[in-house]
Parts: sequence; structure tokens; C-alpha cells
Amino acid sequence: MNEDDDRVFKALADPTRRFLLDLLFAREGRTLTELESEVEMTRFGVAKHLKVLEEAGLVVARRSGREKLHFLNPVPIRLIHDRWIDKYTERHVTALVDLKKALEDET
Amino acid sequence: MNEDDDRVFKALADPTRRFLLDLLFAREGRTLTELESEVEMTRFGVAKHLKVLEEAGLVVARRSGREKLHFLNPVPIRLIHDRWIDKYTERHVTALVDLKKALEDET
DNA sequence: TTGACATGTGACCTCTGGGTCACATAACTT
DNA sequence: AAGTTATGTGACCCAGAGGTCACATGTCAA
Repeated sequence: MNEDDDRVFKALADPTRRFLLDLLFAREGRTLTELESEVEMTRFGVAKHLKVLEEAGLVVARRSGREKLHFLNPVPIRLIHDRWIDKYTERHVTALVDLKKALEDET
Repeated sequence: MNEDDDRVFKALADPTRRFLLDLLFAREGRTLTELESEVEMTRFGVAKHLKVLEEAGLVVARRSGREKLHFLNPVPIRLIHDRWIDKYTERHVTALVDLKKALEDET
């Protein structure tokens, strides 16, 4: 359980991996070569990152012939949220975040 | 903005720092020496971790005489959540998480 | 079957980050 | 004032992670 945690947070620690999650969040079911074209890096690097994300459970993959399709799994993200944001204070925090966003939009 | 992100995720990548957040989540306003007593590490190590958490905005500190009181700031956590969990799919994910927890409790 | 395409594996190099220590400053107590 | 308490700073050591390459497997198309 704790090892799972560690894998998730370590996976999120790298900016390239977060960008890959962003790409999958925008459109799911992408292949390795497709993701590679969006990143300034070798295919091997991207493959390594995807493996880390997969082992952390943040990405789920499905094979289709010689291709491998990748999907984003939001559950671990939600668990991070629940760890440090109490249900009673959640309303309060969301209000704070909305306020912050509103202030930034004005500028 | 992107550098802020990076600081937050890098800060969360270390298990000791996550444990410190847990301690502050349980009871806020703790001092360095108090936190040190809960961790198997030198004071210097803990101080270093607290600095990282503070620079990431996950911990906010207030001085009181020669003591420094530390508080948890949940806003960055909420922003992580909002980055990859759409408001429309949030209900769905929460249901999944609740189901998972229920299944684990049965065992 | 032959060649092109999509992905997987292990070794290797480099550099960042966790942890400790010696030293220093500031504040409370008596 | 003197000693104790709470915290801050810079240097140092070492394990681990990011990135690339050479090589290998498996799948589609003609």
C-alpha cells in the first residue's frame, strides 16, 4: 500500500511524465510513437516514462495488434486529494481555489 | 507557474515529506523540534524537508519568538486534483474510489 | 518470405537530491 | 551576563533516476 503511494508520487515527480498525462487527459488511447512525436526525446525515453506511469497505476494500457494504446487512470490522483483534504474542509478549499483563479483571470 | 508545479510535485516525491504533511494534517501549528521527535532523522534533515515543503507552498510557517510554527496548505493538492480530474467525471471517479475502499474494508 | 513498422530489454553515463556534520545566529531563563 | 533552547547555513558523500544507444522480438503488408 505504501509502496503504491511511493510509485505514484515518484511517477508524478517528473515534468515529462506529467506532460504525458496531460496529453492522455486531452485525448486517450494514444500509442507510444504518437506520444513520442509530441515530446523532445527519444522513443526509449518515452517508453521508460510510460512504464513508470503504468507501474504506478496512473496509466492503463491495452494491446491492439502491434500497437499499445494508453489511457489515463484518475483514481490515484483522487486518492492523493483525499489524503490531505478533509471532506469538511473541501468546500472551503474549493472556494479558495476558485477565488484564486478568478483573481488571476482579472490580470 | 510551471516551476511552481515542479516544486510541488518534487516536494511530494519524498516519503518523509509526505509523512510530515500527514503529521501537520493531524495537528497543525507544530514546531521543528516537535516534528523531529516523530521522525527517524537528524534535525537538519527535517529542516531541509520543511524548507522544500515551504518553497512548494505546501506548508506555511509563522514565527513566534524563537519558535517557528508550521501549517499545512491544501490548495496545491486541490490544484493537482483539478488538473487531471474533470468536473464532469469527478462524480464517476469518487464513486470508483468509494467502491474500492468498500471492497478493501470487507477483507 | 521479405521488409518495414511498433514496441521491449539491458547496459551505460551523468547529475540531481537525501542525509549528516561543523559552525553560526537569535531568543528565552535565571 | 551566561547558559540553554530553537533554528539557520554551507559543505560534503553517496545512492538513485533520467536519458541514450545497441540489440532483440513480434506484427502487418505486399
